[in-house]
Amino acid sequence: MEHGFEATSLRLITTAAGVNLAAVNYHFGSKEELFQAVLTRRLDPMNHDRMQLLSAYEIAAAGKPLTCEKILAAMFIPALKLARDYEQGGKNFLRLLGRAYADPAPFIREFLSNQYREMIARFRSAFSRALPHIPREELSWRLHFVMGALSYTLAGADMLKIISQPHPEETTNDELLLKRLAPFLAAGLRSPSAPSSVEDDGNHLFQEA
Amino acid sequence: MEHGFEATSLRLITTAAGVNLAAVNYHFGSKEELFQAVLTRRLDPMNHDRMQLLSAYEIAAAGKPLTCEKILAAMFIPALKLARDYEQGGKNFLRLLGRAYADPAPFIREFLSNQYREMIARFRSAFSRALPHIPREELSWRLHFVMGALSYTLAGADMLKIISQPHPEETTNDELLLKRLAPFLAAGLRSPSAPSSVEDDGNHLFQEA
DNA sequence: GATGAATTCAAACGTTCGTTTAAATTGAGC
DNA sequence: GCTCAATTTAAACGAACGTTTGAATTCATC
Repeated sequence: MEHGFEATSLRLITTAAGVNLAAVNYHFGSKEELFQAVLTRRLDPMNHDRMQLLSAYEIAAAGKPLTCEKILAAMFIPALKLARDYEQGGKNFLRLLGRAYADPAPFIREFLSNQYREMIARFRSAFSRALPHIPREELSWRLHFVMGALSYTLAGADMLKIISQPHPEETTNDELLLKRLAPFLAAGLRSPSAPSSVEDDGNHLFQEA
Repeated sequence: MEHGFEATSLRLITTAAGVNLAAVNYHFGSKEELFQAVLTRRLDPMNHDRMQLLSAYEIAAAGKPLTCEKILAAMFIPALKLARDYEQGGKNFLRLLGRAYADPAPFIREFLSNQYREMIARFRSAFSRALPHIPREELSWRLHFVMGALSYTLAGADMLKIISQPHPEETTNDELLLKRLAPFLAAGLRSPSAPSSVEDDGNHLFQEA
């Protein structure tokens, strides 16, 4: 999380863990495989929880489409649960994950793509039922924005130092953070999908550029 | 952009540039100072353009508060202009910038914080006038979300491969991307700020967790 | 064309990297 | 308690890193 994958040495890791340097290659094979194991251990259960929670909501809704807030809750709650798991450094893991999202190393991207494929498909169809008037393609974009905002927000608590005047005590309160993010995203998801329609106050975005 | 700051070697850079390895230390002093120079060269003019465009909009509005879309346009258009500047690898720069946002290296964070401070302050007050009913603190969060979504979106074109079924030709069309992002964010910015009020359909976010 | 500063260059500096090797140690099954 | 596989260990491997050095080269100025 602090240095990124390529700049984090196995010697740093193994001495911090109190084990021998060669243990990594013996047990995991290589640095890359160790990294994948680190991600899988927490990401796999989290995404599993997300899908399970979404299914529970859908069953409780008895066929009616879920609200965007409910679907977002199914995404956020397992992430929050993980962030609260202090015994296993949960918040640090989410930051690590956020950095991995931005890492263009092919083995990382392919790994994440495989890890997320099933979950994304489930949530896409849930949003599709919740927002039947939004075209498929537009919805893909908005799902992209949601995932980006979520991972960015969870990953970059330090970003607040750039954006904001100081918020003394709140910085580490992830629950409050997500309580503010979810309505923000829900409003964006529900916004009318009409890039071609008439304007109301004369601002064609980007048309003067 | 491909490997991150720490994992990109000066030998890679200097051979690609066709110059001697020692040129970096001679002209820039160190690898860190070279990186800051790379960012400053484009980030400084871009943020200057943003503030200038915002001022132009405010003057044209003759005292009336701007719409969120207009303010977002002042943020996005200079970024788009840079992305279109192919002669200087504009889109690659935005991705590099997006990665820098997620990099926790202190010298990078401090540098970005200084580079953005003035611009963020200007846009915060513009949004504050556009959304007088949103509390200051809530607005800080939403501004954080906006910056995160923007940098994430501009940085992570590859992320689409994770989120979406393939979008054959559209992936590189940044203008279309921002045309979809701006309404999404504007809707989120305008959404009512009432985490304490009564609910309409029974979903208290996160309350069952 | 000589002079002196600015720049470029090849080479080497010491350090750290991921991985491998082979010996030492551990631990379960007979 | 011996055996043999599993694991741990210290040491070394070759390669790559950012930086420094001092000589070669370039370039403007006289």
